[in-house]
Amino acid sequence: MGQQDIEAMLRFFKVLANENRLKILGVLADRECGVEELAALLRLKAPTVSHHLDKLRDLGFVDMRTDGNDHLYRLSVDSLQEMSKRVFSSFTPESVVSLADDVEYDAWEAKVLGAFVDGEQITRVPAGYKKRLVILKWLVNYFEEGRKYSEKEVNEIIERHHEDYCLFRREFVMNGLMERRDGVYWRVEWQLPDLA
Amino acid sequence: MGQQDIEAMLRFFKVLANENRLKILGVLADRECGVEELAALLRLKAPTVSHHLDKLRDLGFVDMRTDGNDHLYRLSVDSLQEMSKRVFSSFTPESVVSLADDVEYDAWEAKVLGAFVDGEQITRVPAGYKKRLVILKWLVNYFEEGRKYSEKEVNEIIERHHEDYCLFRREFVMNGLMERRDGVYWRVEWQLPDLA
DNA sequence: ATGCTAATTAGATAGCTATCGAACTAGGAG
DNA sequence: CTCCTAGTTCGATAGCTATCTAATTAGCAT
Repeated sequence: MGQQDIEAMLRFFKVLANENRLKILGVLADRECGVEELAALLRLKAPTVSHHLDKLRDLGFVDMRTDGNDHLYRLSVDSLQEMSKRVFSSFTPESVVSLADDVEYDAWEAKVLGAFVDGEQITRVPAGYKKRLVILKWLVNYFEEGRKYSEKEVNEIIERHHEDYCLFRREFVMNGLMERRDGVYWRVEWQLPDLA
Repeated sequence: MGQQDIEAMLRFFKVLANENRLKILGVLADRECGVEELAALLRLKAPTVSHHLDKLRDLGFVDMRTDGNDHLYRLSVDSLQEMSKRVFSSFTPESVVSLADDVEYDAWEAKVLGAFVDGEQITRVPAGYKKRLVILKWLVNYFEEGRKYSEKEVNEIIERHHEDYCLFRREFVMNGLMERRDGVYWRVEWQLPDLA
């Protein structure tokens, strides 16, 4: 899956993303043809057609048999159908996700942190919701999971990273990264909020 | 079908024949994203991503909702599946033929005739089987269907177009364009020989 | 062998497309 | 109202791909 998946899919689409190659498939679906014949039908020169046939043959979409001087090409319906089926069955929601297997999902958060955090210090507070959440998730890591903190302790820890402990304490609770009862705070396992 | 068919298919494949666009689909299948976020994940600049999203949106593969300043994109699974299904179902042998709907199937024969026939005269006899057949099919049209010809008449008609009437008379019979019994010749409805 | 025909390979060019920086637009936030 | 942020649009550039001509290979027929 993943890396290999996307490469195969990419080759598949690239080969089919050309008008003349599609036409060649169309002609060959009807009858076996030589290169010059195809060239005449598509009003191209032989080398061009040869080049296209190369690509089609690489993926196994066409077969070739040699008859005297002629190289007679024909459509390989099986390969075409088999491969298309495989590709298109990868278009279920779950499989599409795997197209992004090799993207580093941290890159975004890293960039945001780089922009708003310097070492241990929060230098600026991002305006946008998504970015602020990144900062909060970074900051909340300075609290142990499962442990209870008094409000004074919370303020103290936050203040090591940004002077406005009130803001962040409030944001923690509002965004569901911490809970509070009777003046006691604790970390909460965060999960994506439902955006309805 | 045909002309319209191939254009739709082409647009479909062209949009999907790009690594970064596939990755975008992959990411969006997992979560809603803004442009800058995608840019960071794919290590591209925002304008590039915007450009890709344009193309994906043209085909309806992604939806956009605007939230404050952010444009949040998400995968449109339905469109993707619906469209793939349509394309995929065009890969039956019969449908593939229609990809060549707008190729002029006469082009090849016209070219061969142009190369070996000058006006009414056959100037040269092509060596290859396929080309010779084109000439024969052209020549046989000088004989009426359903009528019987004596060998002398056959020779006479052929000779108006090429001196070697023996050759062509023989070829006619060998290739099944004419039949002969008791010294009488007649045209036969020609059909593609079975190449086993 | 020699020449002819069809196909492929190599090399060059033109056209398209992905990418980027810069300028522009539009929505909040102070 | 002004600034700031996120997105889009514009213009330029670099890289890829389709196409062609010329040169090469392979098979057939003379």
